[in-house]
Amino acid sequence: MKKETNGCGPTEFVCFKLNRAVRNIKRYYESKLASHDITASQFYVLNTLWENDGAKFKDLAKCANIDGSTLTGILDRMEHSGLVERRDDPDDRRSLLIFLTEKAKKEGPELINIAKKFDREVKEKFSREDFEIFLKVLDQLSKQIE
Amino acid sequence: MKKETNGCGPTEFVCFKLNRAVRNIKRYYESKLASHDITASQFYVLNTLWENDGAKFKDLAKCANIDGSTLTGILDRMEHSGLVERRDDPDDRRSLLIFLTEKAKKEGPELINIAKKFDREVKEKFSREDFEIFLKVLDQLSKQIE
DNA sequence: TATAAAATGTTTGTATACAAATAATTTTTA
DNA sequence: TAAAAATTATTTGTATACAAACATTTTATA
Repeated sequence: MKKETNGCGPTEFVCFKLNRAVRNIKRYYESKLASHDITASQFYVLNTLWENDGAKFKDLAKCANIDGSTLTGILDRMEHSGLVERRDDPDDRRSLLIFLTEKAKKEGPELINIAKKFDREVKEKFSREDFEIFLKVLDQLSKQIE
Repeated sequence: MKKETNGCGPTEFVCFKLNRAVRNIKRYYESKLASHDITASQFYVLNTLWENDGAKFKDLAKCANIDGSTLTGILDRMEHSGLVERRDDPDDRRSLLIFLTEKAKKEGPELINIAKKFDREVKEKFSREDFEIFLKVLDQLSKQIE
């Protein structure tokens, strides 16, 4: 592990810095979730459904911030591994409702613990003020680009 | 465009926030580079080579923060579109040296302008203090995980 | 120096990302 | 209300990401 982060490379560009950070963190994140055989994206889907089981496909995609065409594949794999179930929406025949399985409901608390523990580890490395500013800028970047 | 960023979803997790921000920015970034038929990753490779033409494959991967097996594919496509060239390393028969083509050298200044212009746009949205803290945290996150 | 170990880049297989095209359905509108 | 437009999820095609296995070559070591 331990990717080098020397001064070389396009470090002056924000997009590069962001990309580098997110990949490092995601890699670590997924190493922790690997024992439960789920990916980070699958965790986001589960997390969204724990808050709102039976959500519409469209809303799930929006909340989990996953493209529709990407979500189709993720749900295929999650359905295959017995975590979720697609059901027809009785109100709209174009729409799908996504439900958690019992297995997914049971695994929830532990998975959330893993994620929260990691978050605490990350936050501990910084002052509360710095980290709050960091999160504020991050949220702005998610909203304000075009 | 304009992905919604509501309060729904796993917004409490740092990894999710980071992932959301980087994908929004990257999407915007690539829309600007699209007219030049290159991707963000390809831009990082070019940028690294503008600083150090003829770099070793291994060093290029490290500086551009791209996995070796991923870089192989990226270089395949860049070689196919006439941007770079692989040459044997005279000092080590396992190693490769990567060179820019004339075309890639010529396009450099304009591509860098596009990226720098976007960076300025992003920075303008924040106070200098906040953005410096943001970048500081980002760098730490790239270094300190594991 | 012969052999084990390490380094280098590629290949393979799986999992996102996302644009564009598509099929089915619903909503608008003329 | 019939035709046009919009919505929903999927499919297709291309481009990362990355772990694991691999072939080749170099370095270390016994």
